Amino acid sequence: MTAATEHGELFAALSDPTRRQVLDLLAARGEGSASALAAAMPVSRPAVVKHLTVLDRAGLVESRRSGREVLYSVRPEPLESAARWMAALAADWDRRLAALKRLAETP
Amino acid sequence: MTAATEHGELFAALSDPTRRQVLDLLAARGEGSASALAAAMPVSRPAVVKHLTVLDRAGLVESRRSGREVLYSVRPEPLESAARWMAALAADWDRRLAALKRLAETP
DNA sequence: CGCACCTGTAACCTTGAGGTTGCAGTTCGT
DNA sequence: ACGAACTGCAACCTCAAGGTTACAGGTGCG
Repeated sequence: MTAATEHGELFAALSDPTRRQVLDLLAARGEGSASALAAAMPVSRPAVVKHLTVLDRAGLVESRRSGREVLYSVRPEPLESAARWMAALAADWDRRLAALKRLAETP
Repeated sequence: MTAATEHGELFAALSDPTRRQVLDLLAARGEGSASALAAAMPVSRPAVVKHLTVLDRAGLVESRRSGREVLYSVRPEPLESAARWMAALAADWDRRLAALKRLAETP
C-alpha cells in the first residue's frame, strides 16, 4: 500500500508528544517562529527546529519567511486525508469481521 | 488534551511499518497466531509478539486463547475513534485559519 | 557602521525501540 | 506417557530519535 507508507510519516510525526504540543501552539497562535515556540516549551530551539522539520516533511506545517524570522503555520489537509483513510480502513475491517462472523454462524 | 495523549499510543503503534503489516495480515486472515504471522513476515516470532503487545495496548487488536495457541484479531473501534478525533481537529484548525485570514483582510 | 537578534547546522550524548538467540513451560496428538 | 509444537520471557545487540551545547551566517534597527 503506497497510501499506508505515505501516511506513515504523518503517524510518526503525530506520535511524539512534543510535536503534538508544537502543533497545538501553532494552531492556537496561527503563526510562530521556532524561537517563539521554544520559549513556550520545555525544550531548546534546535529541538523545536528538528520537530518542525519532521512536521514539514509530513506536510503538517508550512513555513513563511518574514524578514529575519521564519514563521510556521499549521496545515489541516494531511490530517483530513489521513482521517478519511483511517475511516475507510476501519470500515474495511468491519466489513471483513462481519463476513467472518456470518460465515461462523451458518455452517 | 487527554484525548491527544490517549491517541498518542495509537499513532505510535501505527507509525511502524512492521506493525502496519501485522494489522494488514490480521485483517486479511481474520485471525492469526504470533507464529503464523511471523511465518509470513521477514521477522522472528518474538518480534511479532512485541508488536502485538504494542497493538494490544493501543486497543487495535484483541487476543483469544484456543488450546495451545493464542489467536489475535483486529479491532476497528480505536481507528474509527481516532479518525473522528483527527477530522474534528482538522476542522478546528480550519476554523482558526479562516478566522485569522478574515482578520488580516479587514483592518 | 555596529550591535542585537534571529536562523541554520554541526558535533555529541543518552535512551529506548526493534530485532535476535536461547531456553523453560504448556498443551495436543498418538 | 512421550514427543512435537506452540507460547512466554529474559538477555543481549544495534541504531536512530530526541535532546543539548556551541558556533557561523543573515537581517533589522539605532
